[in-house]
Amino acid sequence: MIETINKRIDLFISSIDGISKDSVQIILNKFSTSISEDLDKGHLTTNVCMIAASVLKLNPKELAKELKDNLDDLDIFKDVQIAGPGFVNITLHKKEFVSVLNKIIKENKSFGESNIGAGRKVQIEFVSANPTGPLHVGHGRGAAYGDAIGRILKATGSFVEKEYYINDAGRQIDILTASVILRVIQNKINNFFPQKAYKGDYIDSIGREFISKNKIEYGDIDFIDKDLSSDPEEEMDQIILKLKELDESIWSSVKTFSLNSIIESIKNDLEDFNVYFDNWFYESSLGDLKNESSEISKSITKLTKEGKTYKKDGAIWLDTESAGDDKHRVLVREDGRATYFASDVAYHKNKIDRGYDDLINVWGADHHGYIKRIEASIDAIGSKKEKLIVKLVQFANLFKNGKSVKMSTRSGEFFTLRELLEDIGSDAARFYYLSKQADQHLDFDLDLAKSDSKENIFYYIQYAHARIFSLEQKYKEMYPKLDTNIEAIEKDLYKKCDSLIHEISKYPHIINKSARTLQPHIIIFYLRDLSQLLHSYYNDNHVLSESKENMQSIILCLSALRQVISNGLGILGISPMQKM
RNA sequence: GCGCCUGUAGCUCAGCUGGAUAGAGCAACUGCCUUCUAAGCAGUGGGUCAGGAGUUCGAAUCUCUUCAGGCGCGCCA
Repeated sequence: MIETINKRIDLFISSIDGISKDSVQIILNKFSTSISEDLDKGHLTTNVCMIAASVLKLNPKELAKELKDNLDDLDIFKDVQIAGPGFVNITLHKKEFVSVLNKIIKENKSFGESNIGAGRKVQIEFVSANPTGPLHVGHGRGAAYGDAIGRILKATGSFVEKEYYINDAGRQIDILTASVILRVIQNKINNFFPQKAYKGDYIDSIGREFISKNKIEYGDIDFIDKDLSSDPEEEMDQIILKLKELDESIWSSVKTFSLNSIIESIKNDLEDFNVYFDNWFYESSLGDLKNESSEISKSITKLTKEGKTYKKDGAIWLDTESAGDDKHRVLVREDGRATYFASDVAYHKNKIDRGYDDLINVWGADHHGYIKRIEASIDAIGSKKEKLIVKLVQFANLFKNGKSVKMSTRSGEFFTLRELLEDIGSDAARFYYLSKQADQHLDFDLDLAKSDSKENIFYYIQYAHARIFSLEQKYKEMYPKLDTNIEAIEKDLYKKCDSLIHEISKYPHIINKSARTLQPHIIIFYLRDLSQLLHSYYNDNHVLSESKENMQSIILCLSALRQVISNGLGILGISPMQKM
């Protein structure tokens, strides 16, 4: 219907006396015809006259009058009104207005899906937490967000691949390995344990699990805690070196075991959080510089051949400043080892070679300073930095019993995602993570998420769904044949559902907007408004004592509403409740 | 110092490609359970949209600036 109107508006604008082609284009690009906020503004509304007026320096109300006359001729609308500064509000014939209900019955679970992203191949990389410990509640937000936009983009026609990048190649994996070994042999070296080693309980469990199947037996190990630097970071590096030299094979089997164990537990946590990845990309698969045919070597060679790199102070640099970074960045260190940045350049080259149209990276907000250099590297390898869309996710502040829960990975005291899931469940957790724009600070109140009050929007929406579900069951008992039909509403005999139908009809637009802006939270706010209307309706109208004809229409309408809530929650990875 | 994010009702937040009286929940105060789930509904009060300037017919929304808060600025990962 909106398209019909827009075609008409298109003709109308083009036919304005003396209008230039450019002006027509500007106006047509800027105006919008949408479903009205409320029914007192008609079913549909367009701002085209105000847009046109500002471009053409005309009076918006005069223009609106002309458009109204023009649309009145059509006779496909019940009413056309001019309102406010120049809005044109359109009221549809009842049959047209109500047709969305039939559409929902027909499309069911897929109502709200579209093809606005058709033909686009999108990759979303998210979570990508270092495999050195369990996921904590900070990672949870990125997980919920990345997964939700994946579902939303898929529902709007894009081809989506979700990927987790595993940093399994850096120093932190050495620290992890050393930490596990030291825990096991701690009692033989005077209970020595370095300050910079990982201290969480999971280190002990990995160690115990390892020695239950393998052995860690060394010869003389007295020297391990001797002659160490007083600098904690240097001390850690010295210990890593000693352990590696002591027994290469123990080192590498503990390393593999620890890594696998942690990755496995991360996968489990994510699955229980209803987050699934299509690919798990290992940083180590990019190879290293010693191997000339590794991806990391090839990407640096390519940049060098094309004159994008230069040597200075013994290191190889990339000019990232020209792309807006505040300084140049090192790819290969003085000692010949690649930097983390070099891996990332190779990784992004790999992604681009895989042929995606859009690369969405979901990063913690603390990485924002990293965006420019990655963009610069994408340009440097001959692609376009516009392909990269970085979505920053701000920290979530967790509150329990009114107090902020502090997190610190090093000390091993942090609120894990696992604990959160056990506390409030996956659905409520996802819901609250997604309830605010990702790039803004989130105060996550655990007590609220479990509370029974209206303040708990999660239950408020679920309650609306459950109420309708229960009504449907009762209606089935009364009329086992379940003959719903739309007649009473179509014939305008029962008007009380109109505001519900109007709100329901906005759903597909909400999904599209959410996909365009990559903002899942607008779905949540929409569902809250929709639930509010339902609760209000429910209180004012006793459905099951209506006439049969009305009841048939009402149940049809409420079922449609329930379907929309179900679809809306579903697209966020949340299951609707049938009972509460 | 530079960069990014934020500042809207007492609290937690929507609204931001400029548009119709600035919204919601909580908290405060009033009402509504012999009827389909009261985890609900209806109502009242509460705002210099951080301050200032500018652009515009029109600014919470765009620009500049000041103030306040958060985060980031390694040949770490």
